[in-house]
Amino acid sequence: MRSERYNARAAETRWQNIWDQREIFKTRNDDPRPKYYVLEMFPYPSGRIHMGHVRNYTMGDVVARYKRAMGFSVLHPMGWDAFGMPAENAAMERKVHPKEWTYENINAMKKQLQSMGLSLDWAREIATCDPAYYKHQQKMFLDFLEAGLVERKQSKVNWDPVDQTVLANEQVIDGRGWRSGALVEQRELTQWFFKISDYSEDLLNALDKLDRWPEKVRLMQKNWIGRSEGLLVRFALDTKTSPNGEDELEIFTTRPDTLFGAKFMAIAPDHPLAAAAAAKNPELAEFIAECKRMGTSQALLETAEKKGFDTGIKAIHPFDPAWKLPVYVANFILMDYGTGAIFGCPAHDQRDLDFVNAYGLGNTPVVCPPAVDPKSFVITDTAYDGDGRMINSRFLDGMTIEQAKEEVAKRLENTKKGNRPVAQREVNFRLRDWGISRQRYWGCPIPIIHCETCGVVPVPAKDLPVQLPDDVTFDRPGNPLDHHPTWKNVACPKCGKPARRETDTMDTFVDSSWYFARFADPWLTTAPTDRKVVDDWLPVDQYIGGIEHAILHLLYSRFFTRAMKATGHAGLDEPFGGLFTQGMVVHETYQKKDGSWVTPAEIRIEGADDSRRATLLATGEPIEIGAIEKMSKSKRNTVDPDEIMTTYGADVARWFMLSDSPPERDVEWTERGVQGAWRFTNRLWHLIGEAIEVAKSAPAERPASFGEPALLVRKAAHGALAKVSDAIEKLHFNVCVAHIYEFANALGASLSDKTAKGPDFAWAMREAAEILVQLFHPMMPHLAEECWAELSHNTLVASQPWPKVEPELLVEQTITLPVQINGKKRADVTVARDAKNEDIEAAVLALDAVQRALEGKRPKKVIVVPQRIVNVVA
RNA sequence: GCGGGCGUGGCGGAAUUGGUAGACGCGCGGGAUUUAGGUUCCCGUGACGAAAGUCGUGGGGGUUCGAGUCCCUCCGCCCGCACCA
Repeated sequence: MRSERYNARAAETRWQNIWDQREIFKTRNDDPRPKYYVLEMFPYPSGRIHMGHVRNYTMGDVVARYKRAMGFSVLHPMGWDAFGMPAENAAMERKVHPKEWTYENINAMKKQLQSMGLSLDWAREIATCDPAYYKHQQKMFLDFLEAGLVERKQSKVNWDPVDQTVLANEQVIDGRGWRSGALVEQRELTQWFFKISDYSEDLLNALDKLDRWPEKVRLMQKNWIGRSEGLLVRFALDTKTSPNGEDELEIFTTRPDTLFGAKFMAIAPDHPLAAAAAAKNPELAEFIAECKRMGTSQALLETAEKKGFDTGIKAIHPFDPAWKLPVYVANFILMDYGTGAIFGCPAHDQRDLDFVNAYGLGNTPVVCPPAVDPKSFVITDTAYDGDGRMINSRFLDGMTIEQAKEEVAKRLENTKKGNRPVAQREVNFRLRDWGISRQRYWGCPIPIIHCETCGVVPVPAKDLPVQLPDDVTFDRPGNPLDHHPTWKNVACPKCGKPARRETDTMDTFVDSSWYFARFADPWLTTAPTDRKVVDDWLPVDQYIGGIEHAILHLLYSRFFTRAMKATGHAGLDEPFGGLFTQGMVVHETYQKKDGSWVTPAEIRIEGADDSRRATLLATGEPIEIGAIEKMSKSKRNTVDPDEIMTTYGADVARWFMLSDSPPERDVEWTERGVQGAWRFTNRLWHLIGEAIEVAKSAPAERPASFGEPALLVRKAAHGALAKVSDAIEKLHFNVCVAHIYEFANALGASLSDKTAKGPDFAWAMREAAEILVQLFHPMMPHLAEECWAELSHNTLVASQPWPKVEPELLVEQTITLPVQINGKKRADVTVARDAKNEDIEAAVLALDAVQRALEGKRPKKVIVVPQRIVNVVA
């Protein structure tokens, strides 16, 4: 038995170097074995990895190492989502060039990832800020443009007047820019859009086929795409009342059945009819201006009252020429959904009800709930949106909602105005086109040239990449590309006259929408992808990352893959076959009396449970132990992966990240938990050492038969093998860890049992030790190599095939069945595995406990579930 | 408001999908080794009870020989979306 401790630090770098030298994680595109593509969401190079990365990449690595052992050709690459704002912020704050800052961060983080011992094919590393990458992105942009999947149009954006840039909705906080704090304005800008809405229906329908995605993510996407079926209805306008003699107003409704409950019409403040009316009415113009000022902040939107302004225009009810409805401009109508206009039926829509209650327009219920008397059915503050029968609706009375919808649609479709029907069926989606223009430097340039004569001209493919200039300054707000003295000046590719480059760059979500495809052949210089290679590797079999990307990144990638298919860059629709969303790493928070936060490293904790007390190491002052929250810089409750790996080793960090909590849930990082993991690595180290001592006397040949102690060891080993394999397949890493503990405990018990054992036991012990090492290898690869070498193998455990279960070892010859009396367990009975039910029943009835319970009476019933349980009903 | 998820010992969590509830880890208690231990090893640890036993998976009800698991209902947490007509 060895007395020394396992020296993780030395061993880990040693094995990492060996893996590296022997290139065992290099993946070949001509490998004939079945493929498996496992991918973790690539990191933004912020400077240092955090515990969330450790968790994410450990899970991916377990899958990669396991699948490799299972005989798959595994693609497990890593790259950098390297464009984005933080690099520009660093440039402004610290006068360092975004490129330099980014590449320094990449180098630092790469070192950290390498010290984790991840089985990555680093030869395929890509960075999205590399012209060798974004060149192809520009090519695809042009191909999409040609295929009609890109569009340039005006759109409302959040504009920060101080930073002079467009902000994403997420970057607007309480109506102010998140950096500048300036009041954000709504501006109309001409921007580039990817026409993701062309795929709304398909993106929605295909969700059903993604059966290896979490239900939650599919639902989130479904809601985001937001399909609704309804009717487009053209209301005639009383031309005497409309500003320029406009004679119709088109609205979208999903409730045509409630048409007879209509009380008003409402249009969006930026509806053309509103603009026309405002031109003749200054008060209305002022109201519209007020609405637009409100438009930016989420918080304001939530609390905003329903406000409207009567334009004086009258609309005519489609079923009654004498019925006139007032047309309001209302602040709650969105221009970019439906037609930007509605008819309001207050009795059955809460918003409309709030509106009429504010403006005294009244309401008429037209759907009566079941078992309610229509005469006494009154709506006051709460709209009724449930089921029922039509009332107060002339020819619809008595119909169900569905029948009424159908009847209204049919009648209006048959009524022509001009040569078009008054109404037509329409499907609407919430999903908007994806605006990708960003007024920023550190992104992929949009390969377009603006020429006064020729208009918008694509950059010819031979001129790609349009490369970012290095000599830029960040000393004034706005886009450095705009300020650059020469970069944007270029000759028009068509007419040769002086023209101007597009200075907007692409949203960084574009970069991450196809990187998984580029990993298939990152060396290709002539095209984004090689069709054969990319179609061989895709889809990603197992994608792993945070739930925060449930919508944007994952939806954009699904769109992009379809667009790549449409332009011949790939041959499939769905990029990710299996998706797993892992939980966060959380940690206790610590706070001084003055409310300031302190880091876990700055304090000392004593006591247990309720009596735990924390004090500041530096001063001894008491520290309040606060809530367990997501690790964040602001709460200072982070733990540095480097420190953990230096103190305990990467294997310990990896093991702890997988233990305890199910991977989809949050895991709490605790010092005690890490120490538990660390203890276990040492226990394994000593356990394998002892097993090797015993195994020394093992015969070379497999013994013909095994005695009881040897058989027990073999059953434990093969049982663990079956359970651990199953748990990895299901990504239940915490269960997997538990089974390995259990197996190790069993081996330990068997080794400390000092009764005399023969060579068959030594042989079984060698087998068990090997299986144990292989089982924990995906989680703790360095320790596994160390132990594998000690088992006097000259091979690497990382290259070993997964051990095979001997199924007969899992089948017991005699089994112990629990015996229940009236559903409560009262005894056990041991019978032969293939015992007949009558024999089992007889054996059970003979048991003392059963006899006692029956008190001499005969049982009402005896239920024997073979291999499972026996229940006696007394 | 709409949609979804969850509720099991002191804590994180297992439970072959209706069949021995509490695997495994942490913590705690006891013992051994140790000059010493925030070391290592062994034993114990759902509650009540001296024991036999009784109770026990958020509360209540139901289906079943049998329910953590299925159904109804109530309560409590968490997450996502939110003026989408």
